[in-house]
Amino acid sequence: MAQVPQQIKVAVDAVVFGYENQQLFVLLIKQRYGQLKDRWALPGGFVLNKETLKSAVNRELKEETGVSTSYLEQLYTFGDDVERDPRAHVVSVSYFGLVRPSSMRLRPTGDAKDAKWFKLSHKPDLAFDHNKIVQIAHQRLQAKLHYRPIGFQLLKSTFPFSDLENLYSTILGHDIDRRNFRKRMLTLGIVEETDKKVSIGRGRPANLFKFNKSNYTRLEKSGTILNLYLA
Amino acid sequence: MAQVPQQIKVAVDAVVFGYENQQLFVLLIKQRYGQLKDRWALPGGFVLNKETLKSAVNRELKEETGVSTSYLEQLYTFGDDVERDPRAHVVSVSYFGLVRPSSMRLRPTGDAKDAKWFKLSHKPDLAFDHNKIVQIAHQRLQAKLHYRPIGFQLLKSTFPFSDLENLYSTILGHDIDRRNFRKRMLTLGIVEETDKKVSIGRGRPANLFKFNKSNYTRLEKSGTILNLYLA
DNA sequence: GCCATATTGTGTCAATATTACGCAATATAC
DNA sequence: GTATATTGCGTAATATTGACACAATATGGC
Repeated sequence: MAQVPQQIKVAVDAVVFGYENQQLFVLLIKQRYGQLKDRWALPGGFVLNKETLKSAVNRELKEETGVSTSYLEQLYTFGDDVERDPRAHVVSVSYFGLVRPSSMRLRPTGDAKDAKWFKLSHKPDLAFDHNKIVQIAHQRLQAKLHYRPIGFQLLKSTFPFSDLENLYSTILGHDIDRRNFRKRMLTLGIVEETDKKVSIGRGRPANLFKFNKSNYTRLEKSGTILNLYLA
Repeated sequence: MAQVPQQIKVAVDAVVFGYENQQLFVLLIKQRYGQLKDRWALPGGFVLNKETLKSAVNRELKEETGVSTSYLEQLYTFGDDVERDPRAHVVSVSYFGLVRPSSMRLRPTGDAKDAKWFKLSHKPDLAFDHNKIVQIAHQRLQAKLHYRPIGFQLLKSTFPFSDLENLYSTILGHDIDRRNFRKRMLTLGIVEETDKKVSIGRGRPANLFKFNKSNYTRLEKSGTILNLYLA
């Protein structure tokens, strides 16, 4: 048993991605206090006593940015070089989330002087070890897109197929074959057609599609592993 | 910033798997102290100040069981229902490790009254939320076997091909085609033949093979994702 | 010593999955 | 009404996966 009282503090951080207009965004806050005042960083903070980790993330996100995510999962726990408070060792549990930026109004309060969506490709240099965390989250997002239907969290509930295609090619960073992609999604049955159409500018109007959740759940239960790798 | 001093304690736990003789084992300790005295549990304990998480796991494993793993990665961080110490909220960072049981002598000391390898299929009911953690670790092991060469950590540096086959079919819980499996491993180039042979009991003597690490590293860098799913 | 037995080592073919690719349909912009 | 942009589909070539059987080589038992 520990003889010396433990001085370690537990914090949470969230890497929240948004997507819009063929651009991937990450949600950042500007620090109001501390040595790293005015530096951009991930939303997050210390966990309260008797609070679960996940509710701590949700609370901090709400407080610092006004956002609540539509998807949130644990990413990794960093317990090494984090030195938030010079007097104490900090263990920080990071989370990875998704939300549609346009569905949320940003309201920075508390520790956050500002909150903003940055294009991932143009994000500022971050405080602490947050650059590394963002990078890991980005890799996780890319990997997971291939075998979990998390991309739908970044679109409206119905969408033209081209939106889904663009989301995938933007996040994965390479073109995908439109026809094969559509075939895969429809054959697997995770995307289904609605009877609505939209016409945006020129071109043939697009049918609107939606994520078929019940079908996906069935697949998942049957042990099927999605394979959405496409050339 | 937190007004009330944080009372949360940080612990680590390790799920260490071993393999021998077509059996998968998990390393457990019997608690010496506490309310749950004499219950079997995962090795682990509180993190010391200024200690990294990984070194805390290694230290606890060494102290409680005498084992040092040949593979260790972070698994998941539990921050909810763990109530190790009734006065404090505990966040426990779990790790997942591999080692050959026969390469280690078990030496329980400190918090552990005993340390033992249990067949995973016959493990006792564990203290805390450790049953759940073992289950998650097992799933991770099964999943990761398909796309990372971690199985080799459970075999000697050279081995007959049948050992590798048995390891896979044991851990995955289903038969695999001997010929297709061998073809895949050799074609990918992650396993190579040595010039040694062994003869064990009857039957044609087996060539000894070894993991081709440099080849695997090259594959990994080139972005190739192993696919070892086999019917 | 010889034969029964057990285990290793290898190749082919069919079924399935992936990839590449082009053209017709339908709307808007001018 | 014509040019243009975008959606919606189908097919052939190729690559991968999966099923399957028999020869080779040792030991164990008599």
